[in-house]
Parts: sequence; structure tokens; C-alpha cells
Amino acid sequence: MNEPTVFIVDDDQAVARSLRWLIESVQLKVETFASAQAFLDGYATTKPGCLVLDVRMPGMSGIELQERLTVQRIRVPIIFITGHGDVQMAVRAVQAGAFDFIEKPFNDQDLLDRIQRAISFDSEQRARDSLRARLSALLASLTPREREVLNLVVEGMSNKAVANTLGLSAKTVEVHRAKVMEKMHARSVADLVKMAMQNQET
Amino acid sequence: MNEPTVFIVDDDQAVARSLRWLIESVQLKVETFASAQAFLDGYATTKPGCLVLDVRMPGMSGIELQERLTVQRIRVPIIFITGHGDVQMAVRAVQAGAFDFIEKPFNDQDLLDRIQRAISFDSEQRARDSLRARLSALLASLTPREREVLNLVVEGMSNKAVANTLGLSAKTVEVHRAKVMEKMHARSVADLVKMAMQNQET
DNA sequence: CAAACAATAGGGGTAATTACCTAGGTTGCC
DNA sequence: GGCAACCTAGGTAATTACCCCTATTGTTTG
Repeated sequence: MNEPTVFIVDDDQAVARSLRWLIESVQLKVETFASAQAFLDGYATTKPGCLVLDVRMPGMSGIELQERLTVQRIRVPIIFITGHGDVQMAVRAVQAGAFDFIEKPFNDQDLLDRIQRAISFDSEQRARDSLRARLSALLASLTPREREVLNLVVEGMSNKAVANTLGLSAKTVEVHRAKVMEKMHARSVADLVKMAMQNQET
Repeated sequence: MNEPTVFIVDDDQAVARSLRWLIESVQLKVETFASAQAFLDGYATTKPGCLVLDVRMPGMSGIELQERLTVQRIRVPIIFITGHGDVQMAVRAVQAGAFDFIEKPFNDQDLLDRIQRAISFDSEQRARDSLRARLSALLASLTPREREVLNLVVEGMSNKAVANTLGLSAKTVEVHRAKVMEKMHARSVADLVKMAMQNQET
């Protein structure tokens, strides 16, 4: 599960086989799918790696698959492969977040290089995502009241100001605040502010 | 200076004229340049707007101009216009930050729409940049010692901890800290942390 | 229904921050 | 030389934050 996989989606089995052969030659794990739908059904988002995707396929096209993945917030890096140069399609795909877009015939080493870059990108992205997920989990463990207090503390308010804003006694705010610090594993207000900022930036 | 300008760079004067006519028809300011070099020489980075740029030109190409602008950190949004579809070039240009890349013949309204989007993007980008510039100016007004103290405070350290780290008395740290708050126009540690974070994120 | 949790609030004490004052030593510049 | 800045540091008092305790009320859940 930890080592990256290159997912190949191509309806042409001969192409898929030769891609598999090429990519396996550099000791990368490969999984092939004969259609976009097969990929949607069979892909486990927890697996790191990247997607090598044919643009034009019967049924769901590669572009449509990209759209579906975007809607589902699945952000596996996509390297499109296309047989015939359509500039508009390529530009739109890249603007929509495609990692790369290359034309056949391509240079084998060039493709391998791009795959390596896509895998690195995915790895960094997963690291960022896992940080954010841990943060969200911490925030989710707060009660509604604690979240309110947290927000006001992050705004720079003192306990007394928070108490006035929420119509509570200063004592109660102290309790909530201490609980927030404990639950968030924060040792200072600075930590809290940093966490809150990181969380809202996506 | 405040209203956006569409900069057109095209060696074909007939094309430049017809683009100017099209764009001026929607009450946008236009400046035309007959070569990439002319644009580099004549463009004032303070002017908001976007760049409509021909890919292929004698002398410096549109792509080369994009590279030069990137090196000089000039981030005017670029809409490339090309006569012949080169997928690799389009993809590289977009990956390098081009705002858009369209082929001739293009739909007039489509181009105008993209220009409007580019102008909006530039406007937002300039707003972000000016915020960052103001922040940098505030930070630049700090003395070296104040900056050290700021960094440690942002790390979440107490005055005493800062004093120990820097080999100072707690009293001295208090003075620096107060001066930092005043110079940064911050009313709380939370403000300081936010400013420091925004500044390091580019 | 008992146990756990959430929200409320008080007492009492220590530590830290903030605001106000003074003041000496160094350095760079006109 | 003198002025302005920076860095240093002390006193004092008010405010605020942090920590350990108890306690009541309501809700949720096994």
C-alpha cells in the first residue's frame, strides 16, 4: 500500500500492455483498466501513485473521467495521453488540474520522467492532505461551544471579551479555552492560530 | 491608471488592429506592441490588465516573452493566441502559468470573455500582492532584534522563554515585544501570528 | 437508570502580560 | 560634538492567563 502504483486506463489492450511493460521496467507497480468506468469502480483512493489516461476511449472519455474525479475530489495526478493534437482539449485539461498532457508518439524516457514527477507530486499532496485531515479530526472533536470560543480566541480576544461576546462568565470561557488547548494539542495561542489558519486555507 | 488595459503583442499589424477594434468595442483600454521586445521596453508593471500575446513572432517569440516575464516576476495574465495547434507548446505554456491559450480562428465573444476573466484575475492578484507588500513594509520597519523577538513570539514562546533563548532579561524582551506590536499595528498575538504566516506563504 | 459528557460557574493561587515610568551604553550620521 | 536610533534593564501596578479544586444542570448513551 505504501509503494506507488501507476494506474493505466486505455481501451487498447496492446497499448496498455506495452505501457505496463515500459513502466514495470523501472520497478514501478502497475494496474491496468480497460475503461474509465472500470477505473472508477476499481480504484482505491488510498493507493498512492498516478494515472496514465487515454483521452479518447469508447464510452466514458478520459476527459469525462477527469471531471468525475474532480467532482469526487479524488486528486490523483493525471497524465493524459492522446493520439491526435487537440489544443483546446489539452489546455482545458491542464487548466482543470491535469498533471501533464502528452502526444503519441512519445519518448519512453520522457513519459517515465513525467510519471516520476507525478508520483512525487502525489506523495507531497498526500502528505499535505493527511496533515489537513489530522487537523480536521482535532477540530471535529471540539464541542460547538468550544469551537465558538476557539474562533474568538483566534480573533485575538481575551477571555473577558469572549465572555462578553458569548454572554458567559469569564470562568466558563476559561474552562472551554483550556479544553480547546488540550483537545487541539496546542501549547500556546500561537499554535491555535496557526492550526485555524491552515484549516481554512484549502 | 486604475482602469484595466489590454496589451496586445502581435507582429502582424492587421491582426493587432482588428484585435484593438474588437476589444475597444467593449470599452476597454488597449495598447499594442509590434514585438515582444517592444512590450518589455514599454510595459509599466503598475498598469492593471492582461496580455494578449501571439505565440509565433519574428525575433522573440511569445513563449520566450513569457519566460522573461516569469524570470522578472512580472505576473500579468497572458492569453496566448496561436495559428497552428501545437499541443506540447500549449501545455507547457499553461503549466508555466499562462492564463489561457486559444487557437485561431477564435470566436470574438469567447476571446472577450477570457479577457474579462484575465482582468478579474489580475485585479485579485494585485489586491493580494498589495496586501503582501504592506505586510513586508511593516516587517521591514522592525529592527533585527525586534524581528528575532517576533519570530520567537510567533513560535508561541513566552517572554521568559524568549529571554532565555536570546540571552536577554525578560524586561528587555517585553520592550521589544511592545515595540513589535506597535510597529506591526497588531492588537494581539493572534494578529502577529496571522501576519507572520501570511508573509511566509507566497 | 447509571455513567459519561457538555455547559455552566465559583474559589484561590501562581505566572505572565501590559502599561506606565526611568535610564545607561553603543553606534551611525550631520 | 551632538542627536537619533537601537539595545539594554529595572520598578510598579493593573490586568489577564493558567492551574487545581468543587459543583449544578441537562443531555446522551449503553
